[in-house]
Amino acid sequence: MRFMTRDTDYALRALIYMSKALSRKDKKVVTVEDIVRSEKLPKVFLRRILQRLAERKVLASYKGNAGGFMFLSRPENIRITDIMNIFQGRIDLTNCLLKGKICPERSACPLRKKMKAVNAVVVKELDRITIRSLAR
Amino acid sequence: MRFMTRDTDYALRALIYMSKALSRKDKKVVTVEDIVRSEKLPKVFLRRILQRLAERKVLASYKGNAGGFMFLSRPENIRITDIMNIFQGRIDLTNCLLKGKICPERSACPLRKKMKAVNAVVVKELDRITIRSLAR
DNA sequence: TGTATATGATACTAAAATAGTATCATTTGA
DNA sequence: TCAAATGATACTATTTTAGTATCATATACA
Repeated sequence: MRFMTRDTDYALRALIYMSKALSRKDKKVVTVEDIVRSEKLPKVFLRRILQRLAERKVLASYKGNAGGFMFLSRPENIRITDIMNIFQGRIDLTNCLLKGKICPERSACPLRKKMKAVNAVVVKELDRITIRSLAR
Repeated sequence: MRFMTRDTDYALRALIYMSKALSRKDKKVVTVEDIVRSEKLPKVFLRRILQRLAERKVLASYKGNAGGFMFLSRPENIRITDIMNIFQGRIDLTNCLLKGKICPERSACPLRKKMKAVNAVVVKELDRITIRSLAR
């Protein structure tokens, strides 16, 4: 079972890179090329990932010469759940559990109830992990 | 993200069916055909799943006429983690998290450390859910 | 104002994981 | 003996994930 997809993984790496660059006061605006050079990720794929982060207002993007991407939120305010939500949808350990016939009464299903509790713990823990905390 | 694969799902359904049949003192030995009729699962696929459960000593199997499958462990002693382990490997939310370059020092990685704690909670909770508890 | 250098958008292909089928071999009770 | 069951294994299909190709658009700056 793959808890994080590669989208999420690459997004985190890119954001961590950007966070470090920001701390060093190196640069605020970073290009896909910068990240690819440092992190050795597939360029076009990563580009789409950053575009998506821009759509979702995690990053701002600037086109044209001297363009690139910049944080819109501060790294300490970006949680890994935010990133997982963007690329994998909401974290839901209860889906696919005996869905359909066996569990016709979803709200009454004891497995579902237990899994919801587990899910809440997972989300709560993950919410405490920010890009900033990963970047140092 | 799919927390349980269909293997696991079908295995649980089959075991729940068997547990109910056992409670009713209906029958101890159940055929794949019995389960398929009741649960509407794909027969050959399910058969392989039950074979696997037999390999792993969750079930006993009997060939030939009047053959079928029977619990080896009692339903109250079969946890859903046992089933997930068989079909999906060990539950490990920490895998695929920034593996490789960014996390060269696995043991020092703060994300990994946190995820291990989360993982432990998940496993602990899931361990409390047995086939028996799902069958009633 | 032309052009190199960025991202935006979208369609496509490749690879891997998951789901499922087909089929023949073996065992066994009646 | 034979019908009814599992054992074993090879194959196919589907879905998800990963990644490429390509053209459009914007912009700094020589």
